[in-house]
Amino acid sequence: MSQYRAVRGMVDVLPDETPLWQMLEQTARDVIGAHGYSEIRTPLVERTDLFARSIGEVTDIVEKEMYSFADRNDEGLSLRPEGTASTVRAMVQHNLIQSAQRVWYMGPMFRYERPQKGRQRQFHQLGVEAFGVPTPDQDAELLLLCRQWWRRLGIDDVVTLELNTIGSAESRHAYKQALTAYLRQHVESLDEDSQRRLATNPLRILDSKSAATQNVVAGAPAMARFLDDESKAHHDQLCELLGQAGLSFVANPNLVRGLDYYNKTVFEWTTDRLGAQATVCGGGRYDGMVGQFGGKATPAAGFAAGLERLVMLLQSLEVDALDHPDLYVISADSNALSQAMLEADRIRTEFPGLRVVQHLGGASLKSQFKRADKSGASWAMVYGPDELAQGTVTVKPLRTNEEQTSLDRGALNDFLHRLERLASDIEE
RNA sequence: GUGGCUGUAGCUCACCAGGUAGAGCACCGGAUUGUGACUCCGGAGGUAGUGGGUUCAAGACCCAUCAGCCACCCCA
Repeated sequence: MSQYRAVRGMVDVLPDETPLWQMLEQTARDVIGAHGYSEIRTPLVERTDLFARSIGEVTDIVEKEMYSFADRNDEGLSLRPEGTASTVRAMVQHNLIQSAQRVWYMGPMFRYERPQKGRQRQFHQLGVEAFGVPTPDQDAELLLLCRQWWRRLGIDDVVTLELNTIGSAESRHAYKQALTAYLRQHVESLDEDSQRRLATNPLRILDSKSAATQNVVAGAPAMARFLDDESKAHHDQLCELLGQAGLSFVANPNLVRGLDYYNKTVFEWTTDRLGAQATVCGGGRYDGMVGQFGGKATPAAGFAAGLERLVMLLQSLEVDALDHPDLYVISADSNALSQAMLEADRIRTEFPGLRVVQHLGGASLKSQFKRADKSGASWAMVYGPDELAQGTVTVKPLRTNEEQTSLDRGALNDFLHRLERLASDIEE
């Protein structure tokens, strides 16, 4: 055991997992790009008040989960706990919200929480944000985009969409008062956390997991009754669009989300395969944030997906992404080695679609073949005195029982062409 | 932040009424001279998370600490 370990809640992604990550990221890039969104990259550090004001002063994230510190100039800074605030800040700062804009980002986020499976202190989110479109077609596009991604990943059968609307800021305010009034009559039946939140963030009591609290919540006034007409119409239209697209969802009237900036549409994609960390992706509309950050009032909507959780979901389905070599190059002696290296180099130039691994460091042919097998390569390519003398190369299939063959230059190129085409088919 | 469980070779785990550790897999080498996978033989690898304590003696008991896991909480 080495003297140093990764700090608590921060995790190394090791080489046997990165192919899966790359596959996840690549499908995301493809799907998001296909919808016309462009990538934006913002700093990992922002002023603390940027997060406090947008996410909400009394949210758990801001109150107790941020990595905050003063820099040498005594400025209050924080590692970003999520990506939307930074994205909006950047869009406003650079005056990019002239017309409709579609952006996405991907990267590490930081939250000081007690680590658990599916919950780390440094974790990774991929977020998609759309600015300038107030109508529900925007919300629908985001959800359809998600569904495309899930399909590409093969997880569309194991995630469910939960959907709700929390109305306008005003209607939510009215509802909050009614809810608080009701809950106050039942304080003694609420769990401890919920009692505390009665004063700070009563809406969050709605999705408490405490059975006692849920009994109380069951009799609470419904948010729907307080919704303003516009929010109601927005929600109805969204539901209709989703229906037309054949995207089914579960209406969850208690879905409220833990960040304060949302209004109207909120949603979560959840799965039952990840234990308590069931949410794989979450988002909604945040029409007020651009204005709040000093931009011209501009509607917006977006979501963020947790990459660790998606990776775990893929692993639970035994999806594996492989990056095995196509060719493993073996040489019998040092003469053959120099020839082999030149050939490998030529092949990589002329057949860029092939993964060619050169055996280095010498060893008996026997152990070179063992290595070739372990590498997962589909073919071994052998250079030795015989091959050098005849101007040929021996190729031996490692995944089938066919015989090895000796190829001259022309036959080798034909062989490599076929192999390259096969390799690109598999990647498709 | 709260409660609980766990921590022994790279991995998965075992042993032991407390007497200084073992298996499978993985790894390395060999089974005649240029060839992997299966089989056989051999080898290397652990100050038992870390630090204290109890004891003649501790990986086994106690305490602390660190880390992981589960639930709460939180959310991605």
